[in-house]
Amino acid sequence: MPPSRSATMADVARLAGVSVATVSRTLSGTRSVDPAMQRRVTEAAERLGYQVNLVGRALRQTRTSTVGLVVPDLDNPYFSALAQQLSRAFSSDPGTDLLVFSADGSLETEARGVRSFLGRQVDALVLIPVHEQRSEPSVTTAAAAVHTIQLDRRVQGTAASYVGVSNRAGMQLVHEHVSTAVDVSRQPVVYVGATPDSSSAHERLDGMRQYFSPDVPALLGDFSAAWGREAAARILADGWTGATIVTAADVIALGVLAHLLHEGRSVPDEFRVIGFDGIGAAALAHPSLTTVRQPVEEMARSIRSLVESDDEPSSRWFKPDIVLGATSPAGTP
Amino acid sequence: MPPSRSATMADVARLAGVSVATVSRTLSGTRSVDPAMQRRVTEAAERLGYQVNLVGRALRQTRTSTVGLVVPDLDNPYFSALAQQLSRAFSSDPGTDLLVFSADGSLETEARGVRSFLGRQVDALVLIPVHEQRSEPSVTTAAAAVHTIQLDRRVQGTAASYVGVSNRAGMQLVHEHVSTAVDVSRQPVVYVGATPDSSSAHERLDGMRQYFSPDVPALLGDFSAAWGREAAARILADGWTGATIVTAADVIALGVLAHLLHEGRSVPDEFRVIGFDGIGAAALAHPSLTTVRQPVEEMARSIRSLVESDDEPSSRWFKPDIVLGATSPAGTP
DNA sequence: CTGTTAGCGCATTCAA
DNA sequence: TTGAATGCGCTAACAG
Repeated sequence: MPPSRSATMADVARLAGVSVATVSRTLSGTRSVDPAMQRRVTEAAERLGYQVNLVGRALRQTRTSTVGLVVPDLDNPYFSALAQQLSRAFSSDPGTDLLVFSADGSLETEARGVRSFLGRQVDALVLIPVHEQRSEPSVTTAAAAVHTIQLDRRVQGTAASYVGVSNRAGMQLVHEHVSTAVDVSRQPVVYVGATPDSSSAHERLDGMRQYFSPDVPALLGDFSAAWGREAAARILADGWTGATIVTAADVIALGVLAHLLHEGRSVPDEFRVIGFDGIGAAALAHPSLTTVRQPVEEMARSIRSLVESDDEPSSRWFKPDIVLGATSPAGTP
Repeated sequence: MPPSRSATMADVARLAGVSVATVSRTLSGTRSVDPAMQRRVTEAAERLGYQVNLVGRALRQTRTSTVGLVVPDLDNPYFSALAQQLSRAFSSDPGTDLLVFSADGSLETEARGVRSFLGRQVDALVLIPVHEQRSEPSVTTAAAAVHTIQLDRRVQGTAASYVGVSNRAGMQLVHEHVSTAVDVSRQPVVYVGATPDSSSAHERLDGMRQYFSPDVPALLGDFSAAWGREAAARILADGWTGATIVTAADVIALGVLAHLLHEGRSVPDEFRVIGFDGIGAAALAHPSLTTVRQPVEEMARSIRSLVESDDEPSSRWFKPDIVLGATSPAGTP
């Protein structure tokens, strides 16, 4: 069980027979200290099992060497991949910790996460907003207090930076691929997307309409495998016997694929399926999933550099690439 | 850009014409305050956009209303599922935030995460230890300072609580299933596991040996789909034409399955595949994966109740159940 | 019910 | 180089 009270600098100072200032200077290495005293301090700290109290430090300084990340949820493998890459990008710098908070799909919880991180004096906040409009208060609050970077999704017109992929460019890649590899008379294009209440859902839908057709058949739901299954069921119920199903996310695509195969439809002979994001599970599917891959690692590094340089808020769009899988093989139209 | 300095209680008190104590009492609702003053304070706080500084509060109080979670990584969907469920379990209590830190598979990073959370004065720490022995210092340090709960994996002989599933019971379920549903002469059992350097890997291997045979063929790697693929490749290279492949985790099983199907082998006719954990992706595979499901939601709730009651450290093992999928249909031996 | 004050643990002035 | 003293923002004692 926890001891009644853990050692403080004053305890270390007393044991070492020096002042707290010397302890502070020794342990944080901010100023040169006499080697002999240094040793005494280090030993005393060791003996007492002293651990810096970051709360005290944070209150005194302005910086906390902490960056907060608020994600909509951690079930979506794309978000957890972003969280993991971001953790990695920051862990190479021994000075900055990345802390993750899940909004659990709720605007209230998201707001709470933002307040929580702001209250903890994070040096910067990375946010994947839940909603394109309704997350605005959270983003604005955050941006007013600390360097804030929106990731993957964004609320427009805020003083926050943005890092993400060009969703339209992604859909353009899909269009090029489909044009050259699919016989769209036998396998017409259907879009299984997400309701445009996040910028990514919005932009991907817009991209579909721009590059394919303004009235491309579209079923809209959420970013989940369950929705993918349901959408596939509807497509079959409508009597389709062949189609090129372009989706807004790999999780949706995997749901679509699972249902089609479960119903005994063949992919890619009857139906073709195309994902978006490039999560690891896309390559594990059988047939493996054709998808638009986001450069997650580069995006994470970009965020780190944004956090470190405190320039004006800025936006950066990365170019995705397409990964051809077996759900839509190339060169067969 | 962030304002030079954000509003403090003193600012609110000045604007409202009251003392800081009244502001504190009003905003934290700890004591009754005259409604009129209450209004003035609330208004002033509103106008200044005041946000509590949790660092100041944490320094003054002993509690922070924060629980830290250190996971080995967030790429493994089982860990991100635990993180998500735990977030959800705590978010229903408006008073406690769950913060997640990824150790990125490294003992050093894990230690840093623990130090970081301890330094931030978390009320409790939940830890999925990276290594069965080598994480001992981190667990011990944590347990000495704060209520610590090991989750899913554990280091033995520490003063920390533990919440997890009975891995042996899981393997017993697998054994029962295989006994009744598989013709093991045509499809002998092979285990594709993980090197026993985490308690879960260890216990699952022991379970296999106990319920199947002490010398069951076993290939050991890590908890990844890449390892599953490699193991499957080795099994085929060894000339196996049929087997019941029991794995230590769904991610491994998905890798195995992907490779087998890629090589044109049929599942479940030639090979059967069984996972462990019960992650969502298991149901999305085609054929769907038979797996041992952990009651993740209950485990998360159990942790929350452990955190809230500060009893002695205790351990709780949950019973898993088996989910029959199409990679090993029931009733066909 | 309200105000004044002390002090949580630390880094950083200012003197010596 | 070292020590003493100050204050970061907040809440809890204590007086009024």
